Amino acid sequence: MQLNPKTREAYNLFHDGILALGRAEQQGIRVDVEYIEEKQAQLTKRIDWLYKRVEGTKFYHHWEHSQKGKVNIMSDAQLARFLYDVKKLKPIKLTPTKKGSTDEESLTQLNIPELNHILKIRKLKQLRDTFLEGFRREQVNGVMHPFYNLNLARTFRSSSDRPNFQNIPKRDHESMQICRKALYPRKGHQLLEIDFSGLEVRIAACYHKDPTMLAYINDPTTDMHRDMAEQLFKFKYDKAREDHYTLRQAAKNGFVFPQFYGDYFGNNAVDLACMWGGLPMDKWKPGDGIEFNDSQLANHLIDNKLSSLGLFTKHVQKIERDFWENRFPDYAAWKERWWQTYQKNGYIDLLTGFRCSGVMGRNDCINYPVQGAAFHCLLWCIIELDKIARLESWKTKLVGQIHDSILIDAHPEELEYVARVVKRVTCEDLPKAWPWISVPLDVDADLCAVDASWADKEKYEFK
DNA sequence: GGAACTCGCCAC
DNA sequence: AAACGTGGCGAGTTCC
Repeated sequence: MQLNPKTREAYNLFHDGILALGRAEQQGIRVDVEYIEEKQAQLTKRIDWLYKRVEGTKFYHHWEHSQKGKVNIMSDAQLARFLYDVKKLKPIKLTPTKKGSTDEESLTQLNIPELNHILKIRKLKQLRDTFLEGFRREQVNGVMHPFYNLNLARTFRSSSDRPNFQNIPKRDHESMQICRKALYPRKGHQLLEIDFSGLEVRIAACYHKDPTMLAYINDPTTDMHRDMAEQLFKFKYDKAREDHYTLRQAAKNGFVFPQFYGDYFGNNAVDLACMWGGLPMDKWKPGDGIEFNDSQLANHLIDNKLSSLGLFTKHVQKIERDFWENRFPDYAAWKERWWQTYQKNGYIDLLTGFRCSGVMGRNDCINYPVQGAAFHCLLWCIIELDKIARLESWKTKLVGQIHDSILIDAHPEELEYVARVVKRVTCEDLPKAWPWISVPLDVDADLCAVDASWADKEKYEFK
């Protein structure tokens, strides 16, 4: 992949950035090898048990017969052949190469107990063999040193490998606990994680300057995701209700973000209904779906004339139109303009002085400049913090980075001071250094107790 | 026995 | 008109 910063500033950012990241790599993250080996053994037992439960079934014997004995329960190719050719089941979706898919959604929809066991085995194997084993393999004397690359991502973001520090489970609580319990600060230190709130949305706003979006960003009492949840699911948001918050998350991750990335209502409707609403693919019956308003989501939607995925899809289509035509028309116009500009010039310039060129699609032209520039905000802060930390001989060290967040191995006595400096650098110094940042920036922080693992973190309030 | 490919899944 | 962006990685498979 090309490395093509257009300006001197862009070059310097990466030059200084890779040195700061190199120091974080050198510092590394403590790994509890004993815990990992114990947990891996535990996972192996659970995997074996689930495997045995599948092995004894008619389903398995049928599969074995069709394979002439050689079954590999982890082979998607075998599974697809068995389900869709031998058993003649209808695939709910196809892979990019037009074969029946065996991903989580497809297998869940088929509603066969053995497939649920296979899904669970897949999950546990990934925890054992990708995450825990990755940490174990890469650690040296109980410390692993994930690498950060600035020369791979076509967006001018970073990537990470050996092991990848940027995809450790977080959303699924069980997976998060299993993986992050392996990771520790230095003895007597504590982990402090700081992330920019809504960074990509705010950086996008610096490009398109859509007034409605700017109003959302500038007035913290408003909430774009809440408004979209109300529109998508037809209800009045009550912030005291946990089920309402669930639908807000659904709107955010199943509609708003995918729309920004260039997705469309067809996928959104399926995701919102199946993944986030727990509803079946066809017609909905009372009692279907997640709990909502002391009943079920299906009951609520049926009352609102949305009684099937088909009707819901038409509803989401209307909301998509409204989203771009009425709510964020300036954002929509910017997207179109940006695409036209690329087609005319053959490149896209970022606000941070980088230039993306080569063959790009419509969505690429919108996504690259936002993702890149957002990450550059973080990188600028990392460089600045690294400079200050060395100048002032901090015992506290920067040890990791995940696109819009940093992981700090903090000395307890320096903690409050460090947190103040981080807040100043991110929210004050950065916007001063880069005047194109025309929106306020904000950070959230999480803190772990002294000597506690990364799994046990709590919200940290800045003093 | 390795390269290249597909598929699935984790993060942002 | 078209239809989810960026990565890394493991496992299986096929080809050389």
